[in-house]
Amino acid sequence: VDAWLTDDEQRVWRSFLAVQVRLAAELNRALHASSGLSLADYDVLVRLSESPGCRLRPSELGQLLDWEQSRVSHQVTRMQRRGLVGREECPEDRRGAYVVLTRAGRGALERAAPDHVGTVRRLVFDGLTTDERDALERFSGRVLGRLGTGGSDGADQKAVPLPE
Amino acid sequence: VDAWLTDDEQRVWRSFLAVQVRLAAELNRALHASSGLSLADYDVLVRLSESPGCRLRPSELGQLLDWEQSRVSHQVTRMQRRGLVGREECPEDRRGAYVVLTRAGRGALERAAPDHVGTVRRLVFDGLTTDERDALERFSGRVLGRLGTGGSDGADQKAVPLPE
DNA sequence: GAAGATTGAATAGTCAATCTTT
DNA sequence: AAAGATTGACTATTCAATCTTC
Repeated sequence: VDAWLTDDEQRVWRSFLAVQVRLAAELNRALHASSGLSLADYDVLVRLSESPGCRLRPSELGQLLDWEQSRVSHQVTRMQRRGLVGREECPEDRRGAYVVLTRAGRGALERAAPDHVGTVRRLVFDGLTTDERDALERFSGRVLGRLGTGGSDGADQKAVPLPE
Repeated sequence: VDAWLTDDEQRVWRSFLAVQVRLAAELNRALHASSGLSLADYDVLVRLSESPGCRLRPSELGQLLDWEQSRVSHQVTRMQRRGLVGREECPEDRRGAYVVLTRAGRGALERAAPDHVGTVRRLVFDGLTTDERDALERFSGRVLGRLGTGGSDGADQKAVPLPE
């Protein structure tokens, strides 16, 4: 078997890796500078804001974000300390809990979102043709398909009524 | 201004984010299971193995991997403890240092590489048409271009003479 | 005993000093 | 004082228990 990637494949693979690393770093940097939120904070707030009653079970949150349970739990604890989310008991299943978006959390999201979306636009979508966008979606779909189970759900964006 | 992404853009963006998260998780999981190396370990070993004399200054390594200096330093310390790399003094510039690949480090890389490359093939390149591959490269190039400075260099793969 | 969730210890990564040489 | 590098403290993430309810 050929153990290596072809030169073409390798070139593509390395640029893809570079995009991941740098884009994530820049999005994080920009978001944190303008709002004090990390990308992880932002994603949690978005998911909560999209959910009925602005509340989710930790396990649901974990599935949506592709995070382990303990990561969710630690993250929620830290955000709770800052007043961005709260915990409530679950009436039906007394093992369970709810993570709920607080007023402050919603406020933080609403303040952070426009800038963050702007950054994504500027770095990714502006100057991307429709074809290129479609190609990217096809690529993502293919790889996700091969990654087994889950819904093709991701994490980010369009959360909340919002300014304008 | 429109603060939000269009529905199309949002769909694409979320799949792209999902791919990043899941692909990285799966590559890490598979690599670690088969070799005991993390993706970070692997990338460092690859870069060293590609360098003349199998040695790099920490700052060069940082540039190649898009890592901060302190991250490089901590990572090297941990890998040094495991015998995968060593440190040497730099004759020219006595502020500086070299990180060098050890025999054990090369061995670990050679053992890890075939499986890892196989995973990348299986998850990403198999079943990707040439057009799709080109599209991915164009996309990466565009975004990297907008991310400012650096060479379009990434991180990974094809390191070392290797088995076969 | 399995599911939902949390906790604590260990590993990784970031940020702000620090130290040495230039 | 700036460049190369390291260190220590702090934050984030993972991994292996643990605890409660089903």
